[in-house]
Amino acid sequence: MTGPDPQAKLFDCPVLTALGAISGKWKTRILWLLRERPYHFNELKRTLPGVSAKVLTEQIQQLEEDGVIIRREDMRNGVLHVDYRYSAYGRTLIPALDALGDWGLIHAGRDGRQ
Amino acid sequence: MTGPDPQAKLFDCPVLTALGAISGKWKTRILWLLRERPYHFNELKRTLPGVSAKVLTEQIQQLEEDGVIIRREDMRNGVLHVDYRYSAYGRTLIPALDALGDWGLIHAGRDGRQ
DNA sequence: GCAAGAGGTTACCAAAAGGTGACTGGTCCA
DNA sequence: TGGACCAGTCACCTTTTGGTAACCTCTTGC
Repeated sequence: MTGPDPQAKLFDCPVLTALGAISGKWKTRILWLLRERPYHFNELKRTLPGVSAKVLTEQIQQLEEDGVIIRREDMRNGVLHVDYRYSAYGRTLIPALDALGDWGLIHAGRDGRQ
Repeated sequence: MTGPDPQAKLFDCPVLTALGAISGKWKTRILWLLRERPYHFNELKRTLPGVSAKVLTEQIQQLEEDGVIIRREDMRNGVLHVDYRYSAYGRTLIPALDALGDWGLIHAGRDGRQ
């Protein structure tokens, strides 16, 4: 994506495609937490106060459908344990999240107009 | 934004701050068009088929409030002409949009899982 | 044998985002 | 003098997103 090419990228706007995968009240926070390590479902729920099981399930499933994160089950002594982690593909999203985050930090700290 | 620091960036998630400024059905397309040159209101409306005057007005005003674009009026022989263009501050958003767009292109073309 | 924690699902409701169609006030052109 | 273009506004409606509370199955620990 170097030079503008309005006709092609106007309706199938690639930025909008990417936004579709990451927009949602909790998705960026989930992706932020998963940078460090995998999380279990209830662990995410506890770590993100205010999120309901319903919405958390939805956002996780959407991230999974987009291939960004992976759901992994393991049966440790009979108990089902699920964890979520980045896929290799999902990690390719991190530079874009960093770029957004850098700008977001500046934007949050701006008061007057520039 | 280099190493994760979950506690600080979880609730004031900078990525979410940035998303707040660019999410909207038409904002990324407006920002795409404005890369090339300033646009008039009705020119944007014509170039983005499907957008209504109401929603276009809203999205433009939000971009303006966030300081990303600038509204400029000029009275050419009595007729009001308005155009919208990036602010210098708004142009600092372009690298992040490029990063998102690059990923979005890959994401749009992916079929199976990776 | 019953609560507590794991990992959810379901029905229902509220708020936000986006769309429709009518209308405004100004100017230019035929 | 009336239609078209400029740049919007307004009331109303639909769709999408997020939230609440109840419920479910399974297993461990008391």
